[in-house]
Amino acid sequence: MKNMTQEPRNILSQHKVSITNPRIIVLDTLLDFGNPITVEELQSKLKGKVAKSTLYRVLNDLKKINILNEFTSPDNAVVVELILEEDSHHHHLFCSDCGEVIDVELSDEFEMMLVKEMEKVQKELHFEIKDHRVEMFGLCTDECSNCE
Amino acid sequence: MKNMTQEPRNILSQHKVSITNPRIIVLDTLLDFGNPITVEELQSKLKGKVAKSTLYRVLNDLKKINILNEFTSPDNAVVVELILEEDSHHHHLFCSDCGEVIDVELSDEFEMMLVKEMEKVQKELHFEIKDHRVEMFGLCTDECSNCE
DNA sequence: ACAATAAATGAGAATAAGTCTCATTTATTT
DNA sequence: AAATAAATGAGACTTATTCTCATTTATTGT
Ligand SMILES: [Mn+2]
Ligand SMILES: [Mn+2]
Ligand SMILES: [Zn+2]
Ligand SMILES: [Zn+2]
Repeated sequence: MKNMTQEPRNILSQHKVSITNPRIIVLDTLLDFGNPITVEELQSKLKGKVAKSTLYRVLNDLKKINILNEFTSPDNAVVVELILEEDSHHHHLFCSDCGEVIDVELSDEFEMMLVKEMEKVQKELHFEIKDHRVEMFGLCTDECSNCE
Repeated sequence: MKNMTQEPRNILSQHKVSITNPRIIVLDTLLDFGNPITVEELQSKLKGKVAKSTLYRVLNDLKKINILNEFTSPDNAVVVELILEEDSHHHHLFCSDCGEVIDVELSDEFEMMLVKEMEKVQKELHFEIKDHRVEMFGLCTDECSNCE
């Protein structure tokens, strides 16, 4: 049985934001793509359907309700991805050649060790750490549909 | 005895790029600041000394010879830092409040474990990983000179 | 040290990602 | 269905970065 929460209308109503066409279209596009995507690429997919200003507004709306993650690729492209309830904590791998961004889940042992490292840092630097991110850079080889 | 390689002129000649005033001034400013710095802040420090276009060109030059690291802070500010020979591999901590970026060295055990994780990922995803980055986000407390 | 040659610079124009404005449309509430 | 509040589209605006090109500065060979 398919998860109801994956429908744009449900996502929006769950977060108490009004259900509008541009929001549905943007969510649909992100869900359909299924991977982290460049704002540029997203814009081209939405060409003629959602105004540029609206796209940026919708992305901000999604960030505000914490269902959109935004980060910057090594070549300074802004990348966004939906944060779905079923998603687990993960990190990213960037191909320096084709620009693809790939989700990576690291082992629990690793994550636990990272938490311990962060606790050490918190104490040493008197810093309250709220979040972390691990990014890996390299080149995709035979599995890459873009840059084989 | 102070390390000769830390002098702008030496850094430049070691990397076989011509020794010019703007390059010396930019390197001096980065060395003097000693921490990761926002391009914006760097620009204000160089106001009247180095033209905006030249600053960007020099930063690109330094990136090309691999002595400048560039990354993006959570509020999308571009941050740069010199990579000096004496620097060891390290990561960064970002204060969401004042924007400060702090160098963090994580334990060797952690780094070794991360390498192992990367090896696993390489095999699973047929990806050749060249580099990695760990970023931590949070709030500085009593030690922060900017946002106490 | 000096001319010739190549490389780098400054000033400002051009580009483009992201924001803002405001008249109109759409959603929500009553 | 009317009233109210919120969101949208189109394009103007802002601003970080890149580009152009005439001038200056560095390097090389003599
Ligand atoms: Mn992801
Ligand atoms: Mn650093
Ligand atoms: Zn690739
Ligand atoms: Zn701070």
